[in-house]
Amino acid sequence: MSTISTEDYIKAIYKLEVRGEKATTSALASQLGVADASITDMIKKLSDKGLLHYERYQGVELTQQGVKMALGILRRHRLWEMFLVEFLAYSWDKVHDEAERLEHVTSAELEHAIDTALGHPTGDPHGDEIPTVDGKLPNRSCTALAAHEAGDVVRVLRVSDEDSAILQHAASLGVALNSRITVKQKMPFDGSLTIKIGKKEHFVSRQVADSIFVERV
Amino acid sequence: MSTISTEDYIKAIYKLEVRGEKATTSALASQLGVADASITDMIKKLSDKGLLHYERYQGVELTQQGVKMALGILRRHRLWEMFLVEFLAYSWDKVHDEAERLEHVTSAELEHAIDTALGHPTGDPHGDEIPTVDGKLPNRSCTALAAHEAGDVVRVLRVSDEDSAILQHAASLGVALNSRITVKQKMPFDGSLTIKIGKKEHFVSRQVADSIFVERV
DNA sequence: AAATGATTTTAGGTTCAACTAAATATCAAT
DNA sequence: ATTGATATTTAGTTGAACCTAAAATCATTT
Ligand SMILES: [Mn+2]
Ligand SMILES: [Mn+2]
Ligand SMILES: [Mn+2]
Ligand SMILES: [Mn+2]
Repeated sequence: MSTISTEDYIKAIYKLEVRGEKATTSALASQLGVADASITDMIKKLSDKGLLHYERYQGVELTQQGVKMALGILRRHRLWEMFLVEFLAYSWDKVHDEAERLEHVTSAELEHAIDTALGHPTGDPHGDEIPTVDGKLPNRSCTALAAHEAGDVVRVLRVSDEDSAILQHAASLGVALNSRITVKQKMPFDGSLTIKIGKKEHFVSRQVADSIFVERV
Repeated sequence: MSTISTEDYIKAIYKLEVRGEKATTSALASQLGVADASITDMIKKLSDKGLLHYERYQGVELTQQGVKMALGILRRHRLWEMFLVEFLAYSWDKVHDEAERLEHVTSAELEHAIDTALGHPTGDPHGDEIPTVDGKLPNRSCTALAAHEAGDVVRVLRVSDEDSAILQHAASLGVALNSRITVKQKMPFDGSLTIKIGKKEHFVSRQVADSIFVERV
């Protein structure tokens, strides 16, 4: 059986790989909040278990087995997030931390029961796709709001769920999945934006604009 | 913070105390499925944390602090069991094992959300009372079905949730909370019974009769 | 090609929660 | 009061998962 730590390591590596970044010791250490040496320790063990490929000083890469595990964890995480919103009236800025723990204690039966109760949802409250039971994950292409220019009209597809405060702030601006946003102004020096949602205009920092992912409409 | 192990130890001790049994090293070892020596190790630590009173060779007793912790865990356990039945269509023989894990990863907010969604239930699917947030646990008096005699008419108040197979079997006989049971026959040698539920008569072993708790009606 | 700075690994601990085997205490029965 | 059975504790290990400090490797610049 896999431990909570193991699952968190695998998930962290998967996330780096998805973002196109190399899963280096230091990247993992800062992601997981542990010392570099601890990462080296653990990736050796994970390598022995066949979950990743490891060559000293070269970072790691998940094996198929590792990717499969990552998708399972991600599936449970996102199902829980959706469930908390739909059945327990959670707001989207509160679900991530709960799901972070629940994902590790979820049997196949419970996973299935939640999936069924939700009517087999394809996405989570932040617009992330939910992997299927057999490990398929269709990934839509979307761009960060920060990459858009004045005049662009876009639709919100996803908001990063890592930072609760940003989610809360985004919601207060009227940013929700499928919201329509018009970029009014872009500051060239710091990348901050003025955007229009509904009838209101708002100022949006670069950091927030980096957390909102959209498609042109 | 308390670990999963700590919580399971505290709960096991509490259960023994409630049953009126002394929480000895060997009783705990067999309850928790670990070696006797491991119990001695752990109760020393729990004693240092002020959760129980320990005197060498004399068994242990929870402090108020220990009881408070036990009631919190029991509350989360039973809320989860109820929630799985009500919201996820679980049968009463499947909920215990899931709750056994979920109870340890439940924040105060999640506990509250579940309680609210269920409308502040007072009992779990097996008829066990749910401790209140402030640690009150009203305990009804009930007797094991096994202690009754031919001719007694009783009402089911509680069924032990420890053994999934017994719960499943009981359900198949029509035993549910508040079921009315008439004791038809009692075998003096092995304590097994013949009982009538609705229009049907069933044979019930001593072991099963020990797991069903009732009151005279 | 050598030096320097950053990254990664190794070496050697710590804590937690288990284990086995051996020693000791308790308790009931002579 | 001694003995023997049973229960409990001690002593010494193990494996996870972390840590710090020191050594090794890599990457980049001179
Ligand atoms: Mn997690
Ligand atoms: Mn999410
Ligand atoms: Mn448990
Ligand atoms: Mn129960």
